[in-house]
Amino acid sequence: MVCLKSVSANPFGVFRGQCVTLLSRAMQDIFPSVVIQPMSLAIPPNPQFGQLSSSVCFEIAKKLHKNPRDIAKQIEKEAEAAASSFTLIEKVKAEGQGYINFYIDLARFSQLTLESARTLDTEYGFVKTSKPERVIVEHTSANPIHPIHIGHGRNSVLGDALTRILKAQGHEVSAHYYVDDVGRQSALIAYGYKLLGKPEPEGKPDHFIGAIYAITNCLLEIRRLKERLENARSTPGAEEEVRDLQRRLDEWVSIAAGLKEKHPDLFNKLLEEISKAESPELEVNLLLQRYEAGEEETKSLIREFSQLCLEGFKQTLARAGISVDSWDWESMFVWNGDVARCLDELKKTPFVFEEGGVLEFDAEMVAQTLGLKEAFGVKPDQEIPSLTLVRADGTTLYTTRDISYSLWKFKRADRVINVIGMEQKLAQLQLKMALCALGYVKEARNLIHFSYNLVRFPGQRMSGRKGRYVTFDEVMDEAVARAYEEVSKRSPQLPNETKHKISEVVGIGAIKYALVETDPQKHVVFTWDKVLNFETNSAPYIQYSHARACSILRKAGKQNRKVDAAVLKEPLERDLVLMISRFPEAFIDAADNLKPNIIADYANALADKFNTFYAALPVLKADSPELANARLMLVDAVRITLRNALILIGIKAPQRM
RNA sequence: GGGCCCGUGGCCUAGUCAGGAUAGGGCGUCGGCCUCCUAAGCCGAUAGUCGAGGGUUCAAAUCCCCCCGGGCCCGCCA
Repeated sequence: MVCLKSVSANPFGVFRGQCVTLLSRAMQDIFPSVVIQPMSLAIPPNPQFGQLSSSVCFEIAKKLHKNPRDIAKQIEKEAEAAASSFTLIEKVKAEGQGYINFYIDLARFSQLTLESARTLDTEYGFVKTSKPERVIVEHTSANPIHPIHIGHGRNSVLGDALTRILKAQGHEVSAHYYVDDVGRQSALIAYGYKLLGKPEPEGKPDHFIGAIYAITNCLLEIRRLKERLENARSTPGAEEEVRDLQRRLDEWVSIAAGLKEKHPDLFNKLLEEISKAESPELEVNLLLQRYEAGEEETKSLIREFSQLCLEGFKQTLARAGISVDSWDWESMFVWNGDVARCLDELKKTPFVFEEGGVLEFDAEMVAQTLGLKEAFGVKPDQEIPSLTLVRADGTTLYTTRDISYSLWKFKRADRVINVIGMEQKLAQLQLKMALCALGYVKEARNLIHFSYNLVRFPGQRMSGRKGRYVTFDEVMDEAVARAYEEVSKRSPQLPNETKHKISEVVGIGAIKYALVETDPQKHVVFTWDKVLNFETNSAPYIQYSHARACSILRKAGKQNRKVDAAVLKEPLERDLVLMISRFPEAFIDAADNLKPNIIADYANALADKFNTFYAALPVLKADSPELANARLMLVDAVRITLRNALILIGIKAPQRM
């Protein structure tokens, strides 16, 4: 007799376990010679087929050359006799073409599920791992050169959800932001910032820095294109090139017009200064070299505006409810010698060579020599391009510095998850090969590139360089404003301060949900419609369901602790109980496979079931006090589960809306 | 040219890794439901050759092959 505990971290898992045990025993008794692994059970398409089912008979039938229905019947007979010793199994049936269907003992199961949710409360669903690890999730890491746009937002939201989910699973997780201050882009903005005489920011600092960046970049781009165009024009037979350059120049000129209109003062000042400049490109390169070399004046220059920009980011992220535990400056790894040491180590390997004054890393050779291709998902005959480690002028490249950074992260973590766009897939692979070359094969295998697709506008991609993006800030402003309208319309009686609080939670929830609900591998086309969705399949819908549950509970007052869940017999109640009971399995799936969208999906499905229940069955005015009590406990379990699911994807659950 | 990702009703999307019963949702459109716990809701209707073709299998949206369409990467950018 399996003992019936009153609380389980994973109620549906208990039922599943009982079914697996029962089925395995039955099979062993009847077909001791047949070995079938693994014994997986599926949720049938319709509750009329029970709550779990096995298609194992089809496999046995094949091996024994028998009819699957006959085998199912045999197993049914054997299992039916043993079922009574499993507390949560009501009956076992052979059905269809040869399925074994398991029917749950709803009365006991409801009791177990609702009791578990109520008792575990804020921990319900968060099934702990047996192997806690130290995990670093690197996310956002937007360059401190322009505001965080909605494309980065997807990164932040996914990274934050992963952080929350893995923490809930019992890992020691830390969210890291890699501040890329060493690249050419930072040098570029340093150039513009200096020309302007290090101005005090007007407005939000990251927006201000972003304007300087966009204008400087644009003006230099135009200047460069004009020079090339002149060259091409004087070259015979380059008509094609001339046309291409002219087209690109036209595009940048129109971008310039837009920037001039938006930031006339900054634009004109920069235009004036850059027109006077002898060789801006050279100056930018010089700034980059000086910064890498740790030259004091350049250091303070770049750190100054980077810091300003980060202040803006911190405001944005704080408003979005996304936290960062560590801000890791890329320059630190250059200045403290880590990058140089790392390069020295790499040079000692046979995988580094010099070509035309630059240092190259032969990732292909590493993969071949150490036999790594299969383990890292590379086809045997696919050649991995080599990676440039050091420029001719002695400065390093992004991926080079990332090698040092990765080693630094692995001193602090067992597993590192990099939330980085999928366009960097090759660079991440080269990085892993470099780690392997240095002897860190285990680390390379524990380095996970959590890739995601871009957020794009209909027809075009966002571009920081061209200043073509919608900022995370403006999306939040818009969503919150929209939410405020809704709240005012629906709950005019609430105090204004409360309305604002609710709008903030709802508007920002809507955005985060829209970014987390889609499979990361698919691109998201940004439309206000999608982000401002307040109907079914949105955060507001789930939040609303939660608020409705809270409302019932509030009106009910103090709950009775002694509840008999056996009185919940309606199909809608059964569906709800089952849905609640499956939250822990959904959680495990999401955590083990790093799929936050499973949680979003789950929450929406539970809200759906709850709203159906809400419309169909009265709680406070149920037919009997016993039934009312049981339904209240059910509603409470819904509330707990919805709230916990939302927390995992970083969305707050308001009690009123 | 090579590699990776995506392709599911008019639009968006789950399911694909671990193949199973009638492919779930949402938006839209059309029609209903507030003297009753919040109508950001509920109920019903509408709409699908799961990109195409082949193969494996008792069984394919799911696995294999080939092709088509879209995106990304193959930089002394990040």
